[in-house]
Amino acid sequence: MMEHAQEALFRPVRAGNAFEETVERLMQAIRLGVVAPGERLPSERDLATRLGVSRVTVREAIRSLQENDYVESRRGRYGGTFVNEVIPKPAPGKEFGDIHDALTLRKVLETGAAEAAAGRSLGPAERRGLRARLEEASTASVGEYRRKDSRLHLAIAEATGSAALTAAVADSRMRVNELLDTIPLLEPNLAHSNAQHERIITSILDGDPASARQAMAEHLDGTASLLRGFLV
Amino acid sequence: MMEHAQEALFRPVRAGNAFEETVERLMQAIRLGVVAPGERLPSERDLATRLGVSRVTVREAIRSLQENDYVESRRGRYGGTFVNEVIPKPAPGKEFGDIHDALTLRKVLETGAAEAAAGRSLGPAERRGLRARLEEASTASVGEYRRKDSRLHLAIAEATGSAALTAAVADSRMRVNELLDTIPLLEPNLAHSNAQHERIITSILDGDPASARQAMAEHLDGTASLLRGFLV
DNA sequence: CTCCAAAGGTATGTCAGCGAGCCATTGGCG
DNA sequence: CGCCAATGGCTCGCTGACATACCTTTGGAG
Repeated sequence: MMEHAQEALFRPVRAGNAFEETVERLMQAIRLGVVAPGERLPSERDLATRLGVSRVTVREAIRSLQENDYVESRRGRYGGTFVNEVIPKPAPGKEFGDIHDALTLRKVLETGAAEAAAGRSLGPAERRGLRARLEEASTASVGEYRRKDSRLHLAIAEATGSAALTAAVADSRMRVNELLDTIPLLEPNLAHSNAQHERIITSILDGDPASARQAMAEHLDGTASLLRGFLV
Repeated sequence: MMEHAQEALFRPVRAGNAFEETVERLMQAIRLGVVAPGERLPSERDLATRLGVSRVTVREAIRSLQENDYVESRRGRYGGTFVNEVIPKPAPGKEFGDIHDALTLRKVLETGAAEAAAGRSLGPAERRGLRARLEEASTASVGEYRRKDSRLHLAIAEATGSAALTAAVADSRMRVNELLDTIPLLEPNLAHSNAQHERIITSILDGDPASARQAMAEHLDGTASLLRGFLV
């Protein structure tokens, strides 16, 4: 009993070395669609400052992304590092240590975010942003769906106004996406998913927290049972 | 809009250097009551392994705790590093950058945890553990209340069976406790708090998720408005 | 057409943190 | 009574990461 709490508190202070964590972050930005294909990453110097890491480390991380064709770099003014169109799947050799863990945290965070977002008075810019992400997700092709979907869910987290919550959702989503990437994405699921998104966003924009939570819960339960089914 | 998501993703990869983060973790274990006064911390070698940090770094962290009278070390077999009774308050020079942020995340995590815990079928050991923590909190003196309170809330998180959620709750609590430490702890609040704890635990043990969430939400709203009141 | 700002590319000296090993102390076990 | 296992205490060389500085490329502004 006591021991479990100690496990949580005495977990490793570092998830990996600076290089690995930097790669992880850049991957997140790309996989979650925060920087879309064709768009430019912040400059190396900028990234180094923001990530609290030396430029050398940022460059090593970017190099590793280049070698896997995630990005391309161009020199000169108005150059930079650009996200490629085709995103190769990483090797699937994943260990599904604790699906329950990942799904539990996701449900808590995202239903909570939906409720909190609905309970806030959103500005016009935020409302427009949410509708835009919804539209993007609903018109996305199968290939770009996961990315657009993540952008929408991230936008909901952002709408809570809590940076820490947004960061937590991003991490959680990354973890669950790694699992989702190993199972097929089917058209019917996609249509169903879009309908649910519609309900969630409507509830949030209407300022109905209970309904937003409920809609998000149903949405997440869908993919959760899909996952559990495929990964028995 | 897009920029806010980038802020979350391109946040610093390291919260501080290894030494600082190690101190932070050990402080958490003590302040949250995971290792109670008089009890022994894991051995330096053990901590180094678990925290993923060199023994040298662990020792530096422990030394810094010794200098502030948080712990004492004894050599020899059956020696170790022991938590002191009196816990000096740290200097209060805190910057309340974003109370909203901390409180939003806490509410999401802890109401979610209460609901998830109530939705699970708990083993006898877990049920006993929850009752024990409840009892400890309800009989705690003012001096030890915050610690016992945190232990109870952590136990609820543990009861979800999600390590990631437990870790997230621990971090969030630490953040909020830093704020709470700057305002007085009054007897009436304490009694009220105990009554709410009772409701929360009862709901969880009865397997009533909606009620557990509701009770936890009310409980948290209490301290939240208290905080907002004091820190206007 | 020239200049230059802003981006990626490169090199170097410094230091925190690590690994590994050894020492010193202590109290129970044989 | 002596041994010895487990703990804290200490040292030293190695490596990853950093800060800083400079070089190269590029395309728009003047």
